[in-house]
Amino acid sequence: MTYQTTLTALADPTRRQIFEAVAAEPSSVGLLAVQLPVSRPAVSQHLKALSDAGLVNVTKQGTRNIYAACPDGLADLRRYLEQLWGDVLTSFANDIAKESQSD
Amino acid sequence: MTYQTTLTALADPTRRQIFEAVAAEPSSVGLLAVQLPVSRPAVSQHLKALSDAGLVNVTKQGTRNIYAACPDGLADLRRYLEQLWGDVLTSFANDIAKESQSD
DNA sequence: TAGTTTGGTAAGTCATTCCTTACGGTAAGT
DNA sequence: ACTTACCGTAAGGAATGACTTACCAAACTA
Repeated sequence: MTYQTTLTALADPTRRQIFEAVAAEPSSVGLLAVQLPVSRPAVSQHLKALSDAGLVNVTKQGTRNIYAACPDGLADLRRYLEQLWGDVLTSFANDIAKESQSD
Repeated sequence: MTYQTTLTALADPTRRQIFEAVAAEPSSVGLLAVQLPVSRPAVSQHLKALSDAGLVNVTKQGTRNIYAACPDGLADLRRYLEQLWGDVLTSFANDIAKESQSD
Protein backbone atom coordinates (compact mmCIF):
# COMPACT_ATOMS: atom_id res chain seq x y z
CA MET A 1 0.00 0.00 0.00
CA THR A 2 2.66 2.49 -1.00
CA TYR A 3 2.27 5.35 -3.44
CA GLN A 4 3.43 3.10 -6.26
CA THR A 5 0.35 0.91 -5.85
CA THR A 6 -1.91 3.95 -5.65
CA LEU A 7 -0.33 5.42 -8.75
CA THR A 8 -0.89 2.33 -10.88
CA ALA A 9 -4.37 1.92 -9.45
CA LEU A 10 -5.40 5.41 -10.51
CA ALA A 11 -3.67 5.19 -13.88
CA ASP A 12 -6.39 2.98 -15.36
CA PRO A 13 -9.33 5.06 -16.65
CA THR A 14 -12.21 2.75 -15.70
CA ARG A 15 -10.64 2.10 -12.30
CA ARG A 16 -10.36 5.80 -11.72
CA GLN A 17 -13.95 6.14 -12.82
CA ILE A 18 -14.98 3.58 -10.23
CA PHE A 19 -13.02 5.38 -7.55
CA GLU A 20 -14.58 8.72 -8.40
CA ALA A 21 -18.01 7.10 -8.29
CA VAL A 22 -17.58 5.69 -4.79
CA ALA A 23 -15.97 8.97 -3.72
CA ALA A 24 -19.13 10.74 -4.82
CA GLU A 25 -21.26 8.18 -2.99
CA PRO A 26 -20.62 4.71 -1.55
CA SER A 27 -22.08 2.01 -3.72
CA SER A 28 -22.42 -1.71 -4.19
CA VAL A 29 -20.60 -3.74 -6.82
CA GLY A 30 -23.63 -4.47 -8.97
CA LEU A 31 -24.83 -0.90 -8.87
CA LEU A 32 -21.46 0.28 -10.12
CA ALA A 33 -21.41 -2.35 -12.85
CA VAL A 34 -24.70 -1.30 -14.43
CA GLN A 35 -23.44 2.29 -14.68
CA LEU A 36 -20.20 1.27 -16.38
CA PRO A 37 -19.36 -0.25 -19.76
CA VAL A 38 -17.72 -3.30 -18.15
CA SER A 39 -19.03 -6.47 -16.53
CA ARG A 40 -19.60 -7.00 -12.82
CA PRO A 41 -16.53 -9.25 -12.34
CA ALA A 42 -14.41 -6.58 -13.95
CA VAL A 43 -15.69 -4.07 -11.41
CA SER A 44 -15.00 -6.53 -8.63
CA GLN A 45 -11.42 -6.98 -9.78
CA HIS A 46 -10.90 -3.23 -10.03
CA LEU A 47 -12.27 -2.78 -6.54
CA LYS A 48 -9.77 -5.31 -5.27
CA ALA A 49 -6.96 -3.29 -6.82
CA LEU A 50 -8.35 -0.10 -5.28
CA SER A 51 -8.62 -1.83 -1.93
CA ASP A 52 -5.01 -3.04 -2.13
CA ALA A 53 -4.00 0.55 -2.80
CA GLY A 54 -5.83 1.77 0.30
CA LEU A 55 -8.28 3.78 -1.74
CA VAL A 56 -11.52 2.07 -0.72
CA ASN A 57 -12.90 -0.01 2.13
CA VAL A 58 -15.79 -2.45 2.29
CA THR A 59 -18.70 -2.92 4.63
CA LYS A 60 -21.00 -5.91 4.23
CA GLN A 61 -24.71 -5.17 4.14
CA GLY A 62 -26.54 -8.42 3.81
CA THR A 63 -25.48 -9.98 0.54
CA ARG A 64 -24.35 -6.60 -0.69
CA ASN A 65 -20.82 -5.27 -0.36
CA ILE A 66 -20.75 -1.52 -0.04
CA TYR A 67 -17.54 0.13 -1.17
CA ALA A 68 -16.57 3.60 0.03
CA ALA A 69 -13.61 5.86 -0.68
CA CYS A 70 -10.96 6.04 2.02
CA PRO A 71 -8.20 8.67 2.28
CA ASP A 72 -5.28 6.43 3.25
CA GLY A 73 -3.97 5.63 -0.22
CA LEU A 74 -4.36 9.18 -1.48
CA ALA A 75 -2.51 10.55 1.52
CA ASP A 76 0.67 8.67 0.60
CA LEU A 77 0.41 9.69 -3.03
CA ARG A 78 -0.16 13.29 -2.05
CA ARG A 79 2.96 13.32 0.10
CA TYR A 80 5.04 11.88 -2.72
CA LEU A 81 3.65 14.29 -5.27
CA GLU A 82 4.26 17.33 -3.09
CA GLN A 83 7.85 16.24 -2.52
CA LEU A 84 8.29 15.73 -6.25
CA TRP A 85 6.67 19.07 -6.98
CA GLY A 86 9.17 20.83 -4.75
CA ASP A 87 12.11 19.09 -6.35
CA VAL A 88 10.90 19.93 -9.84
CA LEU A 89 10.34 23.57 -9.00
CA THR A 90 13.82 24.08 -7.55
CA SER A 91 15.36 22.20 -10.46
CA PHE A 92 13.40 24.31 -12.90
CA ALA A 93 14.47 27.50 -11.15
CA ASN A 94 18.11 26.42 -11.27
CA ASP A 95 17.85 25.78 -15.00
CA ILE A 96 16.49 29.27 -15.60
CA ALA A 97 19.30 30.76 -13.55
CA LYS A 98 22.00 28.85 -15.43
CA GLU A 99 20.46 29.78 -18.75
CA SER A 100 20.39 33.51 -18.05
CA GLN A 101 23.95 33.23 -16.81
CA SER A 102 25.19 32.02 -20.21
CA ASP A 103 23.41 34.82 -22.08
CA MET B 1 -1.07 16.58 -22.04
CA THR B 2 -3.81 16.13 -19.46
CA TYR B 3 -3.48 14.56 -16.04
CA GLN B 4 -4.36 11.18 -17.49
CA THR B 5 -1.18 11.16 -19.55
CA THR B 6 0.87 12.32 -16.57
CA LEU B 7 -0.65 9.65 -14.38
CA THR B 8 0.20 6.80 -16.72
CA ALA B 9 3.63 8.29 -17.35
CA LEU B 10 4.49 8.28 -13.66
CA ALA B 11 2.92 4.88 -13.02
CA ASP B 12 5.84 3.01 -14.60
CA PRO B 13 8.69 2.50 -12.09
CA THR B 14 11.66 2.97 -14.42
CA ARG B 15 10.00 5.95 -16.06
CA ARG B 16 9.44 7.51 -12.67
CA GLN B 17 13.06 6.77 -11.84
CA ILE B 18 14.13 8.62 -14.97
CA PHE B 19 11.94 11.57 -14.10
CA GLU B 20 13.29 11.76 -10.56
CA ALA B 21 16.82 11.63 -11.95
CA VAL B 22 16.33 14.59 -14.30
CA ALA B 23 14.44 16.41 -11.54
CA ALA B 24 17.52 16.03 -9.35
CA GLU B 25 19.74 17.21 -12.20
CA PRO B 26 19.28 17.61 -15.96
CA SER B 27 21.03 14.87 -17.87
CA SER B 28 21.67 13.43 -21.30
CA VAL B 29 20.09 10.25 -22.62
CA GLY B 30 23.26 8.17 -22.56
CA LEU B 31 24.21 9.28 -19.08
CA LEU B 32 20.80 8.22 -17.81
CA ALA B 33 21.05 4.88 -19.59
CA VAL B 34 24.32 3.83 -17.96
CA GLN B 35 22.82 4.48 -14.53
CA LEU B 36 19.73 2.37 -15.22
CA PRO B 37 19.12 -1.34 -15.81
CA VAL B 38 17.65 -0.70 -19.28
CA SER B 39 19.12 0.08 -22.68
CA ARG B 40 19.57 3.54 -24.16
CA PRO B 41 16.67 3.23 -26.63
CA ALA B 42 14.42 2.26 -23.75
CA VAL B 43 15.41 5.45 -21.95
CA SER B 44 14.78 7.43 -25.11
CA GLN B 45 11.29 5.98 -25.42
CA HIS B 46 10.53 6.72 -21.80
CA LEU B 47 11.71 10.28 -22.25
CA LYS B 48 9.32 10.66 -25.16
CA ALA B 49 6.46 9.53 -22.93
CA LEU B 50 7.56 11.97 -20.23
CA SER B 51 7.78 14.73 -22.80
CA ASP B 52 4.29 13.98 -24.10
CA ALA B 53 3.06 14.26 -20.52
CA GLY B 54 4.67 17.69 -20.14
CA LEU B 55 7.05 16.43 -17.49
CA VAL B 56 10.35 17.14 -19.24
CA ASN B 57 11.76 19.41 -21.94
CA VAL B 58 14.82 19.06 -24.16
CA THR B 59 17.67 21.35 -25.09
CA LYS B 60 20.18 20.30 -27.72
CA GLN B 61 23.83 20.63 -26.75
CA GLY B 62 25.91 19.54 -29.70
CA THR B 63 25.09 15.90 -30.32
CA ARG B 64 23.79 15.59 -26.78
CA ASN B 65 20.15 16.05 -25.84
CA ILE B 66 19.79 17.37 -22.33
CA TYR B 67 16.51 16.54 -20.63
CA ALA B 68 15.28 18.58 -17.69
CA ALA B 69 12.19 18.35 -15.49
CA CYS B 70 9.42 20.82 -16.20
CA PRO B 71 6.45 21.62 -13.91
CA ASP B 72 3.66 21.73 -16.50
CA GLY B 73 2.57 18.11 -16.37
CA LEU B 74 2.78 17.91 -12.61
CA ALA B 75 0.69 21.04 -12.21
CA ASP B 76 -2.31 19.44 -13.89
CA LEU B 77 -1.95 16.24 -11.91
CA ARG B 78 -1.67 18.19 -8.68
CA ARG B 79 -4.87 20.07 -9.40
CA TYR B 80 -6.73 16.84 -10.11
CA LEU B 81 -5.36 15.15 -7.01
CA GLU B 82 -6.29 18.03 -4.74
CA GLN B 83 -9.80 18.03 -6.10
CA LEU B 84 -10.03 14.29 -5.57
CA TRP B 85 -8.58 14.61 -2.09
CA GLY B 86 -11.30 17.07 -1.13
CA ASP B 87 -14.05 14.84 -2.49
CA VAL B 88 -12.72 11.82 -0.66
CA LEU B 89 -12.44 13.66 2.62
CA THR B 90 -15.99 14.94 2.54
CA SER B 91 -17.28 11.53 1.47
CA PHE B 92 -15.33 9.90 4.27
CA ALA B 93 -16.69 12.38 6.80
CA ASN B 94 -20.24 11.71 5.64
CA ASP B 95 -19.75 7.98 6.06
CA ILE B 96 -18.58 8.46 9.63
CA ALA B 97 -21.57 10.63 10.36
CA LYS B 98 -24.05 8.12 8.94
CA GLU B 99 -22.37 5.30 10.80
CA SER B 100 -22.58 6.99 14.20
CA GLN B 101 -26.19 7.87 13.39
CA SER B 102 -27.16 4.19 13.11
CA ASP B 103 -25.51 3.26 16.44
C1' DT C 1 -35.75 -26.01 2.67
C1' DA C 2 -35.78 -24.29 -1.92
C1' DG C 3 -35.02 -20.37 -4.68
C1' DT C 4 -33.10 -15.74 -5.50
C1' DT C 5 -29.88 -12.08 -5.10
C1' DT C 6 -25.30 -10.54 -4.70
C1' DG C 7 -20.18 -11.09 -5.18
C1' DG C 8 -15.65 -13.06 -5.42
C1' DT C 9 -12.61 -16.31 -8.01
C1' DA C 10 -10.79 -19.26 -12.02
C1' DA C 11 -9.51 -19.78 -16.62
C1' DG C 12 -8.78 -18.02 -20.97
C1' DT C 13 -8.45 -14.36 -24.64
C1' DC C 14 -7.05 -10.11 -26.61
C1' DA C 15 -4.70 -5.80 -26.44
C1' DT C 16 -1.23 -3.02 -24.55
C1' DT C 17 3.30 -2.10 -23.11
C1' DC C 18 8.02 -2.50 -21.99
C1' DC C 19 12.17 -4.03 -23.64
C1' DT C 20 15.47 -5.63 -26.98
C1' DT C 21 18.54 -5.42 -31.39
C1' DA C 22 19.21 -3.19 -35.77
C1' DC C 23 19.39 0.79 -38.43
C1' DG C 24 19.78 5.67 -39.98
C1' DG C 25 20.86 10.50 -39.15
C1' DT C 26 23.12 14.61 -37.25
C1' DA C 27 26.95 17.05 -35.09
C1' DA C 28 31.72 17.30 -33.47
C1' DG C 29 36.68 15.81 -33.92
C1' DT C 30 40.96 14.73 -36.68
C1' DA D 1 36.30 13.63 -45.98
C1' DC D 2 36.30 10.14 -42.61
C1' DT D 3 35.58 8.59 -38.18
C1' DT D 4 33.49 8.91 -33.72
C1' DA D 5 29.87 10.14 -30.40
C1' DC D 6 25.17 10.58 -29.49
C1' DC D 7 20.47 9.99 -30.32
C1' DG D 8 15.70 8.68 -32.26
C1' DT D 9 12.88 5.28 -34.70
C1' DA D 10 11.47 0.69 -36.65
C1' DA D 11 10.43 -3.97 -35.92
C1' DG D 12 9.69 -7.77 -33.17
C1' DG D 13 9.20 -10.53 -28.88
C1' DA D 14 7.88 -11.40 -24.16
C1' DA D 15 5.37 -10.06 -20.30
C1' DT D 16 1.76 -7.61 -18.10
C1' DG D 17 -2.98 -6.25 -17.71
C1' DA D 18 -7.91 -5.62 -18.60
C1' DC D 19 -11.91 -8.00 -19.87
C1' DT D 20 -14.99 -11.88 -20.73
C1' DT D 21 -17.80 -16.23 -19.45
C1' DA D 22 -18.41 -19.90 -16.19
C1' DC D 23 -18.67 -21.37 -11.68
C1' DC D 24 -19.17 -21.41 -6.66
C1' DA D 25 -20.21 -19.42 -1.98
C1' DA D 26 -22.88 -16.69 1.26
C1' DA D 27 -26.94 -14.47 2.83
C1' DC D 28 -31.67 -12.90 2.55
C1' DT D 29 -36.79 -14.55 1.17
C1' DA D 30 -40.91 -17.18 0.81
